[in-house]
Amino acid sequence: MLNEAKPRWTRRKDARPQELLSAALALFVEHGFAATRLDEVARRAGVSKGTLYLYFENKEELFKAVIRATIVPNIEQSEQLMSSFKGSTAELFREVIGRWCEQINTANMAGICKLMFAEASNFPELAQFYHTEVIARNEQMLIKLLQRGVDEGEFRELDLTVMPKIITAPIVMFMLWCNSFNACESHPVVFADYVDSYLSTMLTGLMKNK
Amino acid sequence: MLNEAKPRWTRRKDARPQELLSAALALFVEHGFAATRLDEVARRAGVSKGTLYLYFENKEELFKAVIRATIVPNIEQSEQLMSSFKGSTAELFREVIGRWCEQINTANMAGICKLMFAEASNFPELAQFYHTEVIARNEQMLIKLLQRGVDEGEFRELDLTVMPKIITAPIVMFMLWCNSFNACESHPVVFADYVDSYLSTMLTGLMKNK
Amino acid sequence: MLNEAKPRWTRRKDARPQELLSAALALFVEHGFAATRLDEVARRAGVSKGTLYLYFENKEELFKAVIRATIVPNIEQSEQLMSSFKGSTAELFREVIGRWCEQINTANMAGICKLMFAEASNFPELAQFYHTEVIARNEQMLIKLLQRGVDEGEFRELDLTVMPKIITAPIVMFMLWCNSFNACESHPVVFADYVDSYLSTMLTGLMKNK
Amino acid sequence: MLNEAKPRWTRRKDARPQELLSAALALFVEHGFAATRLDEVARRAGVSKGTLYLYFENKEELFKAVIRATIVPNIEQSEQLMSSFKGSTAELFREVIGRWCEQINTANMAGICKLMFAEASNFPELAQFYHTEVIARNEQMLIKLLQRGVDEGEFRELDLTVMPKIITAPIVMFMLWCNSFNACESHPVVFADYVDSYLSTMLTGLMKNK
DNA sequence: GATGAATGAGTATTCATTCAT
DNA sequence: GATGAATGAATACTCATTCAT
Repeated sequence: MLNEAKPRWTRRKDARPQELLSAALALFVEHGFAATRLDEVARRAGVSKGTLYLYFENKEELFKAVIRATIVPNIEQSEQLMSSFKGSTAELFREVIGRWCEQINTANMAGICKLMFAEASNFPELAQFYHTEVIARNEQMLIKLLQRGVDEGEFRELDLTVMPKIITAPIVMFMLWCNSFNACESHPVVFADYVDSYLSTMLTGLMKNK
Repeated sequence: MLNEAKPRWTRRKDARPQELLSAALALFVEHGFAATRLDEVARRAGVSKGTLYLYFENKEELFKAVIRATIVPNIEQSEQLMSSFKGSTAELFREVIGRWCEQINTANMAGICKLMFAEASNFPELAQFYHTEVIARNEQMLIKLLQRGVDEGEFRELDLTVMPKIITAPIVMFMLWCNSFNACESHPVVFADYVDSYLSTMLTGLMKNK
Repeated sequence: MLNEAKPRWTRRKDARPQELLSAALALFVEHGFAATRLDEVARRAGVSKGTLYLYFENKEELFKAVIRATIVPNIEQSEQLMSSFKGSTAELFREVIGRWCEQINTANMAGICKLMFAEASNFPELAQFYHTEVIARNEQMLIKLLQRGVDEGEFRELDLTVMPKIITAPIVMFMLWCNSFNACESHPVVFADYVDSYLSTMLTGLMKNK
Repeated sequence: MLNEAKPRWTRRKDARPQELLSAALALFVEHGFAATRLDEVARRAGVSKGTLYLYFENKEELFKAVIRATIVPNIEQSEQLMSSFKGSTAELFREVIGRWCEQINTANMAGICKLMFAEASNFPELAQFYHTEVIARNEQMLIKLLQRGVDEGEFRELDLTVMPKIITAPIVMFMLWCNSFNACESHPVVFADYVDSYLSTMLTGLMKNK
């Protein structure tokens, strides 16, 4: 029919913010904050530049929104697991790490993580937000987990002020790795093998020698 | 004679490049590549903007020069240590890590490291350079070290394709930490405690259970 | 009957244009043409931005409509006064000026006046319109008035090509003053005193010395 | 010769600011603050857009600089005349106005004046500056002048709180006129005639009736 | 070598205008 | 009629880079 020509734009009020956030996330992760052009964010989301400003006050607010929208939903899962788990602490540890690894693929956790480390010094306010909402909560959870292992005689005595960071490091590093040097490797790391070795080494290091 | 008075600027022209690199390093670390203004680099080095271009073709070349100049001097030390060390592998491991930690403070290793992770995707060529010259060489050395431990019956059987990354992660993470979230903590980590716990946990995890 | 309930909006559609013009007038006077945002005009009139375009083709047409709508009603009054007045010309002069002063408060004459002077060079077509419909007519009337004074021996010989402007100036200046520098004065002018001094000085200047 | 080709730019550090101010003045007067594009200011001054920002922080600062540079030099002249004049106050009055009229042509006083009235409400800070530096000083001077006339029995009793504005109005109006409606007139006003009638009417209005 | 004035392409942001609902 | 989401041209401002001195 004659009037099949596609309209110049269509009303998408509800879907728009999410589409914009996805586009922005991808580009922020790829290029960093400063090098990401709003032009391109808009183009990737299939809208005009002006439309961005209907939903986000400016580039910085867009950045914050991206971080918030992507992080927050993924925090509580681990906390719930912690409080309900029956079984040995070693098994719980394997379970927590396992869940976490899943999020790397599904939620672009790796991308956000890299982004936050790269831009933290430029956005102190946002760094604080991330630290409070993600890092600190995560460490609290790990402290409880380790304490449980110690209390039940499974783990050695541990310095709980530093152990959460030490334990977490290999996983976080892997996330950063994905967005930085993985492409440089002739034989990229097999994640499953990496996690296996990590778990066995780390648990051996934590557990009481019998 | 009259003109014995010292010239208005004796500026050893040999020192210039190094002063520029130092200023640039500090600013790149603080703000990232894109957000660092050459104006400010020049000002901090006490020269005019134009002078920068006498020494570096453009901003990107300056960035590369910064990375190269800061990295290269710090690699070979560990390699030499490896080949000459007499003693148990555990002791060697402690020694290697100890040396490494010193460099964090002296050579702004932490800053470069953060910079490389943040900008690797924007500078693939440089990421490759860093990977070859630093990461890969370092991993080679760690592989030798671990192999030595395994061969002498000190360490368990290990997957040498992934263990270097796992072992290194807590130290690298600490370097990144310094430039990103450390300021967010009410009680910043005590590095010495961190390294102690790291070494004991990691070595316990590596060593054969007797 | 069921549908007797009053409709959600009875909004006399005839009132709309006037509401829009009022809102626009206020904002144009306050910010000038360029700095007035249609968004704000719409908001102040309590309608959506799109609605503006149902009534006015574009910003420029809106501006023109504002000027026309506000000016036209206020011109003829003085003309009628002129042709019917019995009494001395000095009294007539006082009467004309008095009426004019009333309009300053009632019809935002001051606002329009400032607006016209500020934007005349950007809207030559409109300046022409204003000149023909307001300024020239007003001067014609003043010429008749002055001529009457001269003819009856009340006023001195006068150069009627320039006197209307000279006579009008203090009143027009006052109107501009209200929208520009009045706020800067520690003791704002008392209008009544201003008009008194103006009338006595000006009439003394016009009248034949006996 | 071969290298006669004109350079891409030449160093003009000293002349530049004045050239930029001239270009900006002309355009601000013609189009008002908001409608003046910095692109065009730069083009008219024969420089690039960026050069503007070497000399003025932003558009607003440029505007302020234009006003200051043009006004300030023209204020003191009248003040000096006042304090040194020997002769009747009527003659002094004619002299002051005469000097003022000269500035209209030489210094684009008319342009600035229109500009200030048009933008005063958008730039309260600047309006205050203009009020203090120009308007108030001018009124002070006129108050002294009128007082002198009264004291010496030349002028009638006058309300000195309003007379300066009334006296000034026709001259200021003329300045505004030049930039707004003069082009609309079929027979533009002859300034000399205008001033003659103004002086004789106003002086007659001021002087004591004998 | 060293300078810093000048450049101009590039980018975030605004806002008058359109049009599907 | 009325809406407000979407548009995109326009513009202030930045900053890497050049080059006459």
